[in-house]
Parts: sequence; C-alpha cells; structure tokens
Amino acid sequence: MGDRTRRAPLTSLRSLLASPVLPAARGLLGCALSAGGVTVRITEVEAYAGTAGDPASHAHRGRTPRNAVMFGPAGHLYVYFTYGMHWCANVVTGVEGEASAVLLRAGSVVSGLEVARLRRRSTVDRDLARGPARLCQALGIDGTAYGTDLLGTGPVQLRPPAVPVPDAQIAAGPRVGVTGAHDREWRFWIAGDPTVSAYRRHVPRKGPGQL
DNA sequence: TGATGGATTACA
DNA sequence: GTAATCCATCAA
Repeated sequence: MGDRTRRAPLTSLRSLLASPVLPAARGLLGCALSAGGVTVRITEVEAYAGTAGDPASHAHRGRTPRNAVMFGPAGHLYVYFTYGMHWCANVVTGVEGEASAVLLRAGSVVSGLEVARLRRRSTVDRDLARGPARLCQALGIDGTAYGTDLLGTGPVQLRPPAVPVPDAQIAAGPRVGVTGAHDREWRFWIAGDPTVSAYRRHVPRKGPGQL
C-alpha cells in the first residue's frame, strides 16, 4: 500500500468521471482502455445526458433493465446491443441517479495489435477501433462486460493518460447517428487524429431525409 | 401482439 | 445506396 504513484491518478480519474458529463467526456480523451489483451487510446467520444432533457440518451425515459447501470456510480461500463449485431461501450459519468454516460466512439490500438487484427478480420490498422462497434469488436467487449467497474481489476480497465490531452487539441461537433439535438456539440475528438470516425448525419431508414 | 427504428458497419 | 439482424419501445 505504499505505492501512491499508481493510486493517485486513478483517484483523480474517478472524480473526473463523477463530474458533469461534458468535462468527463473531454477527460476521457487520451485515456487507455484495455480488454481482451488489447489496449486502445481513446480518440473520440460523445456525451449523453441521462434523464436531464437529452432525447438521444438511452436513459431519457427512465430506468429500465437495459440502462440500469447508467443510474449507478460513475466509472462503470454501460454496453448495449444495437442493429442486431453490434455492441457499443459507454462510461457512466456524473452522480448516482443522473444516468449520464459517454459513448466511446473511436480509439487507436496501442498494444495487442495482432489480437485486434484477428478479431477484426482483414482491415487496415487505422480502422481497427475506428467507430463505436469496431472499438468493442477489437477489444472483445460484449454484454458479459456489462456493469464492470472500469477503475478496478475487472475484464475491462480504464487508465488515465500519462500526459492529458491539451484542451487546445480537443475539437467538438454534433453527435453522429443521433436523430435530433444537432445544435448540441457533444462529440469530442483529438484534433487531427486519423482514427476519428467520419461525421455522417443520421439517415432515416425510410423516406427522404428531412431536417 | 405487431410495428418500427435504432448512439452501425460492410459491401455493391 | 442498401442489407444484415436482434431488441427496446410504443400503439392498439
């Protein structure tokens, strides 16, 4: 228990995640996320308010079995299954009951490159964790990791960056794949990073896209 | 109970 | 541009 140099940063990351979702989202950039023998540096995230007037949040309509972990303490993993085939990962933020979370949209693989390549089939390294579902696939994250305390010793672990990403290097824009609330620039990414996913406005399944 | 659309990705 | 493919949510 004499090692403060490892514990102090985790404590500080814990409190960062317990802060409001926008600063928490920014602070997640540059963090290392490890699972299944692969580590990625987080390069792109999106903030989702919980019950507080964000129609795009999975917690907007209140607590359900699927989003229950969002209502718990910050720093836990919220994973959900979508489009019948993809898993996406979020970090719970804020105070208990607030249900805000940050979607991890992209990262660059910093270790476990060969394992990640195997999980992702043939693709260029830049695309290994470029996109929320690709990131989960590269790390082998699925529903079994639901609720994991990311700052503990569980199957998915989050660690702060050695050097925080300078604020001047953080870019912001509207969230990807979200139907409404395009006025909110709640997507953050590391400016110039090649692993950031391309912005596409959400396309409705049927009918012409209207604004 | 049935319909609808989704915080996506791969491929034509 | 569209298929793939399961699930949460909503209307009736």
